[in-house]
Amino acid sequence: MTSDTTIPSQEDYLLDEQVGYVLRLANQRHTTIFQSHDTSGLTATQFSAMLRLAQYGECSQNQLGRYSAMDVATIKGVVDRLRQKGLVCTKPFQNDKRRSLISLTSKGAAMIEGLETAGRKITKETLAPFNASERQKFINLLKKLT
Amino acid sequence: MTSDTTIPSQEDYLLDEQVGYVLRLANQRHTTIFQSHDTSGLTATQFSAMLRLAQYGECSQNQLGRYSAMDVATIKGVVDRLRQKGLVCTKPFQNDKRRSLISLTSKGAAMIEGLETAGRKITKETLAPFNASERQKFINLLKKLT
DNA sequence: CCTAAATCGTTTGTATGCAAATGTTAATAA
DNA sequence: TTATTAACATTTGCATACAAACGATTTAGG
Repeated sequence: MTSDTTIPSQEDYLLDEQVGYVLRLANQRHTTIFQSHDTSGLTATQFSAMLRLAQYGECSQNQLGRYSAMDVATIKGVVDRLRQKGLVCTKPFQNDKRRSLISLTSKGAAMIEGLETAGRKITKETLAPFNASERQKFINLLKKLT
Repeated sequence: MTSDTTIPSQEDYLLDEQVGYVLRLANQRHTTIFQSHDTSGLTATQFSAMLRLAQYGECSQNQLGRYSAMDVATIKGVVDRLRQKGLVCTKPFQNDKRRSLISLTSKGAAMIEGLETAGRKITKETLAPFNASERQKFINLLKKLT
């Protein structure tokens, strides 16, 4: 015989080498770092929605979800909680009875600059294991994956 | 005066450049790919727990959580659902009344090889935007981040 | 004009994910 | 040996995250 009856797999399957698993770990680490900074009581998801509102201005709820990469059900919960905190408000849209326009309140708008400052620190701390070259390489690869 | 009164930030803060945001997007993409493959009705989280059980053999619930990088509350839910599916079982641990031992059922054990095959495809498809060199570089950077 | 398709917001159901608190049991230190 | 500490499993509460279905409204095609 020229070969064994049991053919071994080309390589062991190691969970720790799988991109999905390691992505999950990286996310966990980032979440921990995020929560250790002062982001005015916002979660990372709420943070994203706030910054998108600041970036794009008032828009519909579903549009904000698309800007922020959130499902319609997810963005609804996020907007509800931001409204409870008094950071965003909603007004009906004249030309379309289906939708309403969401925008930052003055309280929410006043918060943006501080959020950006915190965000810079969070990104910096998250990428701390890298040197400058690795940092840029990593972000570029990550964006290529999206 | 040698400088303006308003000092512009060194750089704009762009959400799309922040590691946390892009990590979230990468995770979303991986989840979508995962769910498009046949993993016998398992979620990615359940998949991880199953493979860890196969790798380490029977262990306590909290230990399995540590192996799989899951909180005690999270691993409880995962184990509960795997038990409902008949893929794992629990037996009391003689020497310690606090813990019970979790192990794969024969049905669960029979599933492992297929899960690994699916897992290989999922990782390959997730990393498809990369060439071979980028692939390895990315995984290494990602692991360095953890 | 009118029907079919698309969009908007909402709701329900399932599954993470983590903080915090609880009760039980085991190990350790005084 | 007793008191403290630690580990285990469970539970509650909150916040994503997404699929699927729903009614209302708008748009587009015939």
